[in-house]
Amino acid sequence: MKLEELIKNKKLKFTPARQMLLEIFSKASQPLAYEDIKSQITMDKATFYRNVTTFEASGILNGFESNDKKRYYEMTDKQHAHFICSECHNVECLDEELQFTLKDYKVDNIIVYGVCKKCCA
Amino acid sequence: MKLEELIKNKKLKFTPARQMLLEIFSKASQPLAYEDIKSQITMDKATFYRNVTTFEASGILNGFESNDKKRYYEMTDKQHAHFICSECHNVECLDEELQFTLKDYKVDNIIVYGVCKKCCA
DNA sequence: CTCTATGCAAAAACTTTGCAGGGAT
DNA sequence: ATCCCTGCAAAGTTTTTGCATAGAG
Repeated sequence: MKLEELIKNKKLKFTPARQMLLEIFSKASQPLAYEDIKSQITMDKATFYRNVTTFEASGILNGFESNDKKRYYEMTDKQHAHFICSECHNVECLDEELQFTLKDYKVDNIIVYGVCKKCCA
Repeated sequence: MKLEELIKNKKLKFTPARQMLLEIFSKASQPLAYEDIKSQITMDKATFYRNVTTFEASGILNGFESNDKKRYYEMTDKQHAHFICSECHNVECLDEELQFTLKDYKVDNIIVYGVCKKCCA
């Protein structure tokens, strides 16, 4: 199984909580915060936060702070440019529109803040 | 005086607290959070937050959440692309490196998260 | 007089930490 | 036996809100 290898390759234990988390993140089409998934998991918030922090340190997840005060995470191998609307807080992918490299820097995430098409109208 | 006009043009009262805030922000070369300036102002944090929120709504300041959990603000007429290091939390300007427009959207801020040159080394 | 700005204190929203129990190696 | 993971509860951090007072127009 792919997720199991992903975890074990980082020398982390493959536990039910971690499997559940990565299954959710690998299926997600958008970055997710604890609040987004708490209803579909049986897991303490401390376990959630400790595990996503561990995954982030291992390079499996990327995390960032949105302008709604929550921390969002996504799989590292997914897209990494997003538009976050200051009004509706929706997240949109910008990968096609924004390509960008920066030498000597490690780029994890690109976030564009503003007002989305819908809220502009 | 320029700041006074800036405030009054938005139909806001020109108060000592607001003058002090905009003087600091207009001199700043980087986005600032409450913690960055609390030692140099005589102003309650509630006043700080209420005023930056007012300024943001009036289009004078732009705010965004960094990955250190704090909210940073800068003058709207300053640069709007920054690199934030996940390790040292320093903010660098990227304006020359990153130019980007998006039609139908209002772009307030562009943040690139990652590890800066210094921390990469 | 009315309306907005301010300070203080309390609340709120999210995340992190301490600690004890449990399972795997 | 040890080490890491987990849940629960408590603490921590930053921002927001309620309320009374003060000041400008």
